[in-house]
Amino acid sequence: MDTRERLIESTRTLLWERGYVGTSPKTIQQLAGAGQGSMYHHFSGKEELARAAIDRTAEELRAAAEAQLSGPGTGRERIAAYLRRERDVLRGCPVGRLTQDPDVMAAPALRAPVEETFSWLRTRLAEVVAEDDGGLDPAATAAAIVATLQGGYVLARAADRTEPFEQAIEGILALLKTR
Amino acid sequence: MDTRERLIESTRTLLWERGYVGTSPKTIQQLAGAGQGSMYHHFSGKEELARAAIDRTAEELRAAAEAQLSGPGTGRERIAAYLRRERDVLRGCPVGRLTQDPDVMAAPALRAPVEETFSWLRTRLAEVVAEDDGGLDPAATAAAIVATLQGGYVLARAADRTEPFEQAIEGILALLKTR
DNA sequence: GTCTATAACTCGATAGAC
DNA sequence: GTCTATCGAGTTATAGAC
Repeated sequence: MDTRERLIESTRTLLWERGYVGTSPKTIQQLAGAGQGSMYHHFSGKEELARAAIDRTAEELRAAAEAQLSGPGTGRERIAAYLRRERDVLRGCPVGRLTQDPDVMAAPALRAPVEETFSWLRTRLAEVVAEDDGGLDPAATAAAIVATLQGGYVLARAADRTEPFEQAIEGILALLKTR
Repeated sequence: MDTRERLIESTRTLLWERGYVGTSPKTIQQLAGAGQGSMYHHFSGKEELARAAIDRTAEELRAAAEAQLSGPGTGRERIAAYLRRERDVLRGCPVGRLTQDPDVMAAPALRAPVEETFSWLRTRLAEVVAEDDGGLDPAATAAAIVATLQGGYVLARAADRTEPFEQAIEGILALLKTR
């Protein structure tokens, strides 16, 4: 892995753990094993590097979701597979956590990939919900599903246990059942 | 409002907007119209001040929830009243956002009120869910309800619109209906 | 491409005058 | 109780040597 790559990967890790406000160029350089000059050679600054990191994380999230949602089974089964997929629950969602970061939301370049990720996810889930007609509003149901996932991370982090996350997922799946 | 009070209120505002990591004593002092010495006279430092602010915010959240949950109507009606209550959606949840703050979660004194708030909320909602027997697991359903709320804020902030929040709320309420 | 040096500033806190 | 001065460390970036 070359220096540029190590800088992006280190930034991804730190953005996930500490957010944009809590991550300094110095920490990124230390984790990447790169010097100050090296970072500023490859990127114009913290923001451009964060953009590269967020873009990659958003792309991965989308690919992971699509893998479950385009798999085999009925719409409901694929949603269950998506929700029950193995996740790093206590670390939270690497994209969702950025919505709480004021400096990310204030910078159009950083905000855009976050906005697009959730917009895509809600739309994609609504399509899957619409496949099985249960008399549900696809957009509202899709929003509730994504929200349960994002909120589940909040509950798990608050409790420092994965149990509330799992309860939330099983709770919404029970509600979706037989509909 | 005396200086001590203004410091706490300013801290509450800033913790909500920018989180703990993103809030400096200097900013707090400026918003409160207080000097450096004043802050350090009333509080030992940033952490103690944050604890006072978080305690108050947590107490308010709990009182606001209890007002809806102990109101009139069936369990389901009170849950709907709670979820549909007017909220500052784009600002997000002042307690939930703290779960994303690494320095809050690392400090036991700051973490405790956050943990207790969500623990209480899940328990209280489970009691209300259990009132109307619909064959649902109260703990799982309660977790799903709180998660939808918390995740709804994430979706609204990502979109910079309140609509996805409202869709998530109506989505879960539709799923809860007739159960 | 990567390094070190330095700049100008902010961070969280302490000291001591008033 | 509140003020200003100061501290040592960290922040984000630029400059220029190698």
